Amino acid sequence: MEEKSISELEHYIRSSFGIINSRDLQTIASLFKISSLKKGEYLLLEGHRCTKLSFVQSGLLRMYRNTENKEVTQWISTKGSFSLDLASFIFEKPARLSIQALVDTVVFSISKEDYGKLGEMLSKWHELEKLFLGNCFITLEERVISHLAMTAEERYEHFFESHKELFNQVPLQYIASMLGMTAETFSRIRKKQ
Amino acid sequence: MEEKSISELEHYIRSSFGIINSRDLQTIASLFKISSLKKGEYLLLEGHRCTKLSFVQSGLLRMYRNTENKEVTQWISTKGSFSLDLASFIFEKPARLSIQALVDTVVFSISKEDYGKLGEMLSKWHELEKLFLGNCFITLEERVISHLAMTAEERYEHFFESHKELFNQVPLQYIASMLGMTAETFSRIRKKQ
DNA sequence: CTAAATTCTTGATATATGTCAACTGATTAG
DNA sequence: CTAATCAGTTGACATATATCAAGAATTTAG
Repeated sequence: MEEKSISELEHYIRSSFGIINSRDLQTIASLFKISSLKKGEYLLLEGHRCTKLSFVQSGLLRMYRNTENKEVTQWISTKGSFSLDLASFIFEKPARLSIQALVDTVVFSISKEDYGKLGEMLSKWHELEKLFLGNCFITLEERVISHLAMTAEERYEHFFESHKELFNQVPLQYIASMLGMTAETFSRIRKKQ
Repeated sequence: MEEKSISELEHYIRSSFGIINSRDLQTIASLFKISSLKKGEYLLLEGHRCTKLSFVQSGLLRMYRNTENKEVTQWISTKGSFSLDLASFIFEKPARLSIQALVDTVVFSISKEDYGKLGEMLSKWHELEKLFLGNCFITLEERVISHLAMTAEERYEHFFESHKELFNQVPLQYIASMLGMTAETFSRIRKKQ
């Protein structure tokens, strides 16, 4: 059943946190604020606290880490998906992720403070939050398995099936990094397909 | 401040869920039941529902998955740590993990049903549960990064530093699989160190 | 529109890791 | 205790993937 009155943001919230009634959804959505980032600007910088959870309304965000040897792209958030350093957000530690706009990007963000109020405002909130965290966990679990059980080529195919749209939107070197291979290997696999 | 009266199980619960006052800790601990597994027996079989969360009191549990090509060991739970298929437990879907005792093992388990009651019994429970899930998430996030940024040898060293005790307790082939390399590669790296 | 910067591709080559097979040592079952 | 399984090691070799360097293609800035 489509509800015409539901805003885009409310759809995003639903798809990450699960089904919520319209009234609660509006309550949650009202705590978000819209803001924009120019290409290259940072939503979050490594070392700072991640104090908000954001949904991408338009544009692209790249989440990456600087390790000893190299920079690794951990994930790319697209329209409708959320972006934050979850560890930093929950535990209030310095972020290890940087989050940078790959193109001009608009986000809806909720501050940690407002986020914290939701537990008191909505009786079902804790359950929703648990499911949200559970889904984050499962996504990562699948990624770990993909590295234990699959070759670079299989990871490519698997990712391509589920994220075709990304391949003509973002520099491929970042996807290569996310999948744990070099840009050259990525390019060669790509030619084969 | 040591509390002599705290049971082993209560310590385990604390180290996974965080600081809890003694009374609440006792409440939680009272919902766990002890049981034992002979070497080779299963705590959980792939395809079944994971209906309990268990702490290892003694022994070793291997969590593994059967993928298309091969069996991969996802984790090994040792004394004091918990074991379950979190995705199956939370979402009540068929488990993709099997959990098998590597040696005779004793576990404390709480049923999903009793676990669900904790939210009503303890006001702080939701917060504790969130931190628990958050920690699970971080552990996996680190593992993903280790595959994006490290070589097999670096993963070996890194894991060895933090889990020395495992190396003389479990068949090394399982650790090799957990780290995403073959038993032969593991053996060669080991000789070098 | 042009120059500069960035991204992607390609080839040659190096290296890490996997595969297979044989062997040794350790553990287990009867 | 002994045979049988299982775990670990080692060597020879195959393969996947990385590295380096050059060039082509694309995007960006002025």
